[in-house]
Amino acid sequence: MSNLRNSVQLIGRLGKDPEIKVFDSGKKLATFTIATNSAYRNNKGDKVEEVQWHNLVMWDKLADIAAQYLKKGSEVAIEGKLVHRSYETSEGEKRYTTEINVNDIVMLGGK
Amino acid sequence: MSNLRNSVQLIGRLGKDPEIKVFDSGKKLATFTIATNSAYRNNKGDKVEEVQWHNLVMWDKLADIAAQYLKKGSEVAIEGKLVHRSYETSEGEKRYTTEINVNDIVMLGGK
Amino acid sequence: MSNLRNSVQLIGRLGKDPEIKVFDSGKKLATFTIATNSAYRNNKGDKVEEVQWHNLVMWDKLADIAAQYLKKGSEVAIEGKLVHRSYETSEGEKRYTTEINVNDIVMLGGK
Amino acid sequence: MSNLRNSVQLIGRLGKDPEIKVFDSGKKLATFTIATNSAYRNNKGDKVEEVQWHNLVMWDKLADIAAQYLKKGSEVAIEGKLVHRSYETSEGEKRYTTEINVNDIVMLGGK
DNA sequence: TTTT
DNA sequence: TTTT
Repeated sequence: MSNLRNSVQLIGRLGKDPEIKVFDSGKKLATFTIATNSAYRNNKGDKVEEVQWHNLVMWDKLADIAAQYLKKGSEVAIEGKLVHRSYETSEGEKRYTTEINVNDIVMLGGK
Repeated sequence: MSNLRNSVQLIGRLGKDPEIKVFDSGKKLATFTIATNSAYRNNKGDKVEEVQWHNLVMWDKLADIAAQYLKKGSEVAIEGKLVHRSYETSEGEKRYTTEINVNDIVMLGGK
Repeated sequence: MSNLRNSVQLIGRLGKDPEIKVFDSGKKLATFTIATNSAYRNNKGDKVEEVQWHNLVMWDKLADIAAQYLKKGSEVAIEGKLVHRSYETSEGEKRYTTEINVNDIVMLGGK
Repeated sequence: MSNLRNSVQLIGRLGKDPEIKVFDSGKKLATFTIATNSAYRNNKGDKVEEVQWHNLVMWDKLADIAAQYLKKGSEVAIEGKLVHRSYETSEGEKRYTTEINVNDIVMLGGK
C-alpha cells in the first residue's frame, strides 16, 4: 500500500501498442514501454536530447484500461512502484530487469 | 531540469557505506544502494515482506554530502531520475543496469 | 532547494489566462488557477464529480513561459511548493491564502 | 482514486498531538498540523529559515494510526490530496481553508 | 473559472 | 520503440 517508500512518476509516450496476456487464473497483464524525453546543454553548449525507455506493467483493471485506451504514441502520466527482478535466460544465465508496476494512470492530450 | 517527466522518490536505508570516487576532472561520484521495504498479504492471507534494493548515484555536492553524512544503515528520503544504462562485461557481453540519479536527499531520524 | 520536504504535483487545466506583473526590480510574476478534477461514487452509488481550484504562482523564467504558452483551458502538469500566507484586507482584517509556488511545468496535449 | 492529478508529499514534524473525533456513524477523524522547514539565502546572502505549517486530516484506519502512534514532535512523511474548503464563521462570514487529506503515512526516525 |  |  505504501506508495511513499517507493514511488515513480513518469510522463511520456508509448513506443508500441501494449501487449495483453490473460492467465488461466483470469488475471490480466498489460506490458509496454514509454519514452521520457529530456534536453540539456553539454559542456560545449550544444543541446543534447536524451531518451529513456521504461518497462511498465499493469495488472487487472489497469490492464483493461491499457487494452482499451492505450496505443503506440499515446501520451500518459503514470505513478508506480519500482521493481527489480531477476530471471533466467534459456541458456540458464541470470539476468536482471527493472519494471514499473503501475498504480495509477492518466491519459493526456485528450482534446 | 524537468523532474516532472521522470521522478522517483524513495525512503529507505543504506545497505553499505557509500563508495566515493574522485575523477581527474575533479568531479566526485558517490554510489550506494538503499533498501525499500513493503509488506502485503498474499492470497493465503499470510504477511509477506518484500525488499527492493536500488542503485543510487550522487554527483559533486551531493557526493560530498554522501561522503560526510551517510553510512550503512542511515535512513534517507531521496528524489531522483530513473536512468537505464548498458555496458559491456569484460567478456564483451552487453548488460543493462538501472540507477537513480539523485537530485535531492533528506536525512531522516536525526537527533 | 529541497523539494522532498514540501512538494505538490498537479495535472489540470487553467481556468483563465495567466495574469502577468512586472515589478520595478525587473522580477516577473505570473498568477493563475488550475482545476483538478476527480470522480468518486458516494454512499448511494452515484457518481460525484469534484473540482478543486488551486492558486499557482510562477516567477521569472517560468513567468515568461506562462506568458508565452499558457492560456485559458491549457492542460499542464506542475510541481511546486505549498505556501501558506497571510495578508490584511483593506478593512484591516487578517486573511489566509494558500498558493503553489511552481518549480517545474510540462505542457500537455500538444499533438 | 487518481493521486496523479492532485498529490502532495511532505516530510515534517507534528506541532501538537493529533485531535481525534469519533462520529455517530463510527467514522473516525484525526486532525493535526506538521511543520516543513526550508532554508535559503536571501539577496544579502544571509541564511533564512522558513517554516510552513500544514493542516492534515486522516480518516478511519489512518486516524487509528494517528491516535496510536503520532504525537507532538513525531517526524513523518505523508502523501495526500490538496483540498480547499469554505466554511462560515459564527458571525456568518465565509472563510477559506486548505487541508491535506492524507492517503499514506510513514513514521520516520524509528529506532 | 478549466475539461471530459 | 514515442514525441517535439
